[in-house]
Amino acid sequence: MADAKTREAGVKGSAKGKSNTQHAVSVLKSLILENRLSSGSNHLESELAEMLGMSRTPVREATLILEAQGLVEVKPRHGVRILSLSPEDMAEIYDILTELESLSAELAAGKDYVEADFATAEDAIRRMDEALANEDRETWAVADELFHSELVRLGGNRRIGNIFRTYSDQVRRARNLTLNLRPKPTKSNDDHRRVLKAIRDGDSERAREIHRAHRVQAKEMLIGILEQYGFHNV
Amino acid sequence: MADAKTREAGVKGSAKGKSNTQHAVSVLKSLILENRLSSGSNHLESELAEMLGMSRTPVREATLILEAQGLVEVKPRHGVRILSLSPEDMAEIYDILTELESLSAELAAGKDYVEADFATAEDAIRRMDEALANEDRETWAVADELFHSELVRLGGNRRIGNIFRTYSDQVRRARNLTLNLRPKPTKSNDDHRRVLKAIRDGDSERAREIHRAHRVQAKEMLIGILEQYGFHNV
DNA sequence: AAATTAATTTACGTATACATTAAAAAATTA
DNA sequence: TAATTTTTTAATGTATACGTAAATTAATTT
Repeated sequence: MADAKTREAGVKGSAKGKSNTQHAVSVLKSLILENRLSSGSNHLESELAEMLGMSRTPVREATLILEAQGLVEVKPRHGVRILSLSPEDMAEIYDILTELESLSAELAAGKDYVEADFATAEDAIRRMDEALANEDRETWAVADELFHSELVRLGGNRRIGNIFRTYSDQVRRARNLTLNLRPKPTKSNDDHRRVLKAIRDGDSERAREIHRAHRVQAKEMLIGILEQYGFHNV
Repeated sequence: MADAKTREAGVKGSAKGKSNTQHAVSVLKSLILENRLSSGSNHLESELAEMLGMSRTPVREATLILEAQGLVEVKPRHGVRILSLSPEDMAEIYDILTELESLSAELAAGKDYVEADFATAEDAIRRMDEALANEDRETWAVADELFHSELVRLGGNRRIGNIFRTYSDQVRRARNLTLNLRPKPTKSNDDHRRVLKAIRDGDSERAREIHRAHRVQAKEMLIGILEQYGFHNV
């Protein structure tokens, strides 16, 4: 059944040198993050294998990787369960990101960066301003995530980068839901500029505190909305 | 070759309901943490499979899980590489643990715990005192890790627990090396007692700061020793 | 002999067959 | 009928076969 042709058919778009396992990881991740595999749902290996046009082996490997990343839970005779996030889960994740991003800001301020190193961060800020003027919240959110990711990169701790990516993925589902319910993020870029200035000034303590406050506010806003609108599981 | 009997033979000791994959994960992890698979070394899937008395399939799955946990790197035609840790890696890990444990202390102080909730932590402190009196650093280290793990548990953020366990595993290799090179950890328990008191008092800020200082000191001590003794890769 | 090309080896990635065992269904008993 | 046991089903866990492609070796050419 799954001969070379079907396998080829299953590999679409950006997949070139990638193994089927890697392909399965990225496709499943997209499906989950876009809520096309709804959280709480269960899926058999064979079902996913057919959906992806490959055998169970690479699908199995993919689910193990996704499980290690905290996106799914593999429950022996009940299939792969897409994990849902409660407001409490979101709070856990935000607390972690708050600490690690603030540390990154602190570390970044302690390094000798030149102006070019801030180009991407500046670009992200510019795109946020632009998107805000255009009332384009989706674009704003993408640029906002880019800024935070730049901050982590400037901090220089690669393991924080890994943790950041893992949890950013998970948070994205909730963020997309609340994006149009939240107040317009006008103050956000003020904070971003102030953090960046503190980093340029080499003021570790200030960079850390500005960003921490920024993050704490974001957390309270998001959790508040999730609870207010009754999103008990995202 | 690998029939039911050989498979049975491969499963020894504490392995009961565990799948071969899980078994492979824990055995490989032990081998790595005990430096019996030295860091930097490469191992073919087939080699590990034979060593563990099972087929390649569960070994492959195990290596993917260990890769997601940051213990090994799977390099297509060169086998599974046991990752080594440089002093810079150790610094990264310590920085993360410092932040997340300090946050845990802060969170724990904000909760309404009763005395019984601190039993394990108190026990860990007692065992550290005892071990110190007996000059038994190995026991001291185990109890110290338990105390830190209790702190994280009291913080109540389960994801921090996962991160803590992942990196504690990695740090253990280095800690074992330096355990007898470091100064006698006499001050450590003072800090532990003060953190616990701050948590009992509900003083989040103090709990956080005491533990942070404790951790920063530990980091500087460990990194200093690694560099002093020329352990460029653990 | 050095460089290039061809042949071979080998480890991996994947599919598939099969064993295992939990869950579901059916049959039996009280 | 409710509870218990037996049978059946089905999904997973594991082994294995095999195609593929990287790496190595051998062969060829210059």
